[in-house]
Amino acid sequence: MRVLDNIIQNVVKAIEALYSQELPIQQIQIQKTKKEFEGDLTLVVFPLLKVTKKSPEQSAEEMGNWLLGNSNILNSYNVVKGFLNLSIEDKIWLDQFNVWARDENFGKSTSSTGKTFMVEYSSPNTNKPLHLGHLRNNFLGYSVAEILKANGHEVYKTQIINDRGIHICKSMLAWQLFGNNETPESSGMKGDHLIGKYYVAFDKEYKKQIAELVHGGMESKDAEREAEIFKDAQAMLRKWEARDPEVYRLWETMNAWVYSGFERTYTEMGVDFDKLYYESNTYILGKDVVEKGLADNIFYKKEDGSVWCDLSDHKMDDKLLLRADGTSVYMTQDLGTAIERYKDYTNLSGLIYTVGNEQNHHFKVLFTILKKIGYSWAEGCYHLSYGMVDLPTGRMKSREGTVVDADELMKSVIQDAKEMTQERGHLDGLSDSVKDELYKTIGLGGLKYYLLKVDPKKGMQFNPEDSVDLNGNTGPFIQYTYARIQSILRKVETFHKGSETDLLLEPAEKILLKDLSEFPSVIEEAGKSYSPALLANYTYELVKNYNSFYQSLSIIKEEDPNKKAFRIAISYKVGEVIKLSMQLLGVNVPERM
RNA sequence: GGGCCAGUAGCUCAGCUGGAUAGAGCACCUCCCUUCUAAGGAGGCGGUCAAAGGUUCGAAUCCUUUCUGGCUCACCA
Repeated sequence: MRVLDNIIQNVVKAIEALYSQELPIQQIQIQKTKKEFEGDLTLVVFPLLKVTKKSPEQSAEEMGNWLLGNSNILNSYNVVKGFLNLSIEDKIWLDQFNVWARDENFGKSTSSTGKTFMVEYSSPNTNKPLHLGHLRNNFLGYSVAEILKANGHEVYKTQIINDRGIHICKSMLAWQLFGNNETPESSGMKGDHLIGKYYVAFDKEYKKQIAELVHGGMESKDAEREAEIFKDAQAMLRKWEARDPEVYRLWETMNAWVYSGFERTYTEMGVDFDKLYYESNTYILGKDVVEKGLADNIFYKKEDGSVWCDLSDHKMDDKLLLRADGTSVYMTQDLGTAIERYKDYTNLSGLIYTVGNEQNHHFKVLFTILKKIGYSWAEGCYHLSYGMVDLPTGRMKSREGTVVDADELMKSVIQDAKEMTQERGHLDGLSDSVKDELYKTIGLGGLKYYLLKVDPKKGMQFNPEDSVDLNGNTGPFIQYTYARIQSILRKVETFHKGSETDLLLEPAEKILLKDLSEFPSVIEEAGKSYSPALLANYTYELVKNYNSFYQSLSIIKEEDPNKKAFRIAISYKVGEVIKLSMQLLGVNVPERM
């Protein structure tokens, strides 16, 4: 962005020289020149009229004239209404390009910020397999972590595994009742899917028992509490909390099945974690904090003995922190867990929770209470809230069996990629294992890109049948362009990464240089706003422009050796930027496809 | 009922702190492979930016109201 800085400084000087006024740089508005107009950067002069006291056209004309005479990077200018369009010398662009070309880490932050972030994502329950919503969560969390690293931060990826509670006992109990000692080995099922099967089995039996009770004349609410199997599950939870050896052993065994299943899913997804927290270890945390808060009069106790936090000064309802019987709730645990994490990592600048937007309120309350207690680091806590993934038929509902399973979805996109690639790919001479890797790259790349290109905050629609889309704003489109570039580079064998600087640039070349110039600030912005979508959309724009360049100009067939060298060099650099950018999204790029 | 978020082309989405004639992709219709990978490119069709007011040189963007949808306000996690 050195070109931009140069212009801004010169605009300040111009105003000083022409109107004897000093203007803060925030008041200077410079944007990319729209395609319909000639120029590279545009100064919007409307905000300057107060200073110039002249018409927009006249002001722009005066500014342009001064800048052209006093800046050594300008080539020409033109004025359209209140817009001053500035053209930068080709040589300046090429000088810039040579700087980027030499920089292996172009786009990333050059130095460490010294800051450390913890990013939490995934955090599944251990009673059923991962689904489409988890995919968005995992891809998002992983990508944000990578983007923060690219911004020079140190990052720890973590998750809290919800491995205890009544819902876990439900699948355990159903397995005891109906399982006949079925195991992942004996059934050939992935552990998490096996457990999920018994969770469903519990629900089925539970409903049956409720129906029977209601049929016998009971109110349905009472029936839900009185059903035998439900009471058994509660009893099992009490045993678990008392560390009953038999229940505990069963719990360990079944969780181990789930973890080995999750492990395979995570590997397939391409995500990983640096540190795991288990709810079975953390659910007791937080009580002492609440007790201390009570002693410090930050919280209060009701007559029944329950402990609450008054949030009326934040216009929220009071929040329960300890039940009358002294047991804790979700909020209590989360308070404890957050504090634990800051104990484990004393230098955290931020703790980012990748959790769906249905928990917006929960996190608002959590952060507020942490601040109330007096933890100043709570300022660095951030809820990376993302919208639900809906099907064309509406929300996924497990009761209606419309949940899209993560493993199955990944399998099916890879299969789709295989069929498409066999139809039109360039796979001569590749071994089967390389081909299989390629199908995975394309299928999963398409899926990840699809889920990440949408602004995280927004809800999105997902049509499993559309996911195989390969044209337009998709992962495979970007991958294809990368593969194309690699094909060119293979043909030329050796090349220089830089370029001569006395070339006359074609419009298509200049557009690419402008795109490249924005890459560092896109990474920065994506980091600040925790938005992989910004990177995805940037890369799409870059790739579109590259394809246009590719189509309209010869590269290795260009006769002028300097032009040829530049076009190869810029192709290489565009390829590098695509690769890095996709890496930050967790998407791989293939050498050929 | 209170709070938060959203509503942009037939569909899926961009549009950053207000700036030029609101952009892509899909779908539909034309063209372009004896030329570096056609999973590509060039073009066409398609809009009252939910509605109404307001703020100003200028509003999809900011403010107010209304309508519609989602989430939430659990002694579930």
